[in-house]
Amino acid sequence: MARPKVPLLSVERIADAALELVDSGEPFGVNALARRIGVTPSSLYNHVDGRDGIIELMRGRFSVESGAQLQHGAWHEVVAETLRAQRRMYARHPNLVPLVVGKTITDPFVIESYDRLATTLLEAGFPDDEVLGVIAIIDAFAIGFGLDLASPEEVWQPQGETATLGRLIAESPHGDERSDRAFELGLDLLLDSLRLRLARHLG
Amino acid sequence: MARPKVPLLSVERIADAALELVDSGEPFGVNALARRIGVTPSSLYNHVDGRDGIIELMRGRFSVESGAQLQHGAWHEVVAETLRAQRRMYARHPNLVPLVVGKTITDPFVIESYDRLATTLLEAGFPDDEVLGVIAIIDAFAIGFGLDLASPEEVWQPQGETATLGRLIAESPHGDERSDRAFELGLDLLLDSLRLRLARHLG
DNA sequence: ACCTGAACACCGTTCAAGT
DNA sequence: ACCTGAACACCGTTCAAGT
Repeated sequence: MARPKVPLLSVERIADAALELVDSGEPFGVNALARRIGVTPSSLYNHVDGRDGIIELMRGRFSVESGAQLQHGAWHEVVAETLRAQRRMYARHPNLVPLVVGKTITDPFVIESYDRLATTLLEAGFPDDEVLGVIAIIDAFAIGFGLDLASPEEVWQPQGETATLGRLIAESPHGDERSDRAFELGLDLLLDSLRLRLARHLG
Repeated sequence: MARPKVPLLSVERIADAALELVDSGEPFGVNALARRIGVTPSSLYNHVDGRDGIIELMRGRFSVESGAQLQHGAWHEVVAETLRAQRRMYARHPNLVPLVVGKTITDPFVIESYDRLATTLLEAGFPDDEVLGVIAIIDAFAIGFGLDLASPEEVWQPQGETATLGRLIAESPHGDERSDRAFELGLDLLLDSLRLRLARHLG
């Protein structure tokens, strides 16, 4: 077949299929992806920078999917909206989370959203040498709760007797509801503490 | 050679070598591990349950390593010490973090430390239906910052122009120092917000 | 420019054969 | 019981060849 008159592949098409594959729960891989599209693995390399490139593509895609983030507004609204947007996309594609953690972020959309966040925090009055730290915290928070979504139903499985944990687990909501509640509580706490810190800086 | 009079391998020996391999920074794998020990990959299967089995082995090993945590003291000291202990073990074996993340925790040592935390928080005055949420937050925090340690030197790599991010990255400390500072800042923020919340509950 | 197919150096796992 | 070596079905990536 060699080169078809109309291309079989595009970055777009590859990203779509990759997300489909990830969401299907099957293990992600270049070969599996090619099989799913109905093409040879090597074909993909005409459009995309290998396995890592495809993962970055998905990261970017699902950032875009997460929708337009708040452009302006009070800093705490921007923080909350950024975190909720990330939360939404992690919830939509939980199996993607383990793939993207711990890889360098190069996707322009993601970079841009962090850039916007940095600018907002600076303008709100956080000192230069603290903004990056705050962003790292926000990132850790988002990733931690993202993995929480990707985790098995029961995160803690006490085998023997426990003083407190077993009872609380039995009494508390499970699965998504547990995770959602913890997220909202965590967001509250984070915003509280940031407000407190800012007040100290400004006062 | 076939069967030697004295066995070349043992679960112990395999676990040690596996951690060595992980800590060396080379990608973890059964074949690489066998090479490092100086044995055939298939030999390992006489002692250990494949790749996943070896990973579980390491998890158990490095939980024990994390050692005794604070048994009593003010609740905020217990929280801080729990987080710092986790931080230490993540710091000691950062490359292990992505391997074990998102798997159900059954290790008795880890369960016990969370149980102690739950009891402490309850006694401090946090309401029943919030303790598990707080623990989930602490967990997300620990995992998020653990992954931060395992991350590549440059987490964000802006390609083009940025309004703020590029400048801040250039000005800020890098690598472990950046990560440590962010962790300590995050810990401050977390404790602040928990104190605030507790005061509201008690007041 | 864009796809195929062969090739390469890897995986993880199984299993018969040897002692 | 415990190790080897061959074998299998996979990886991810490169590259010449074809249109």
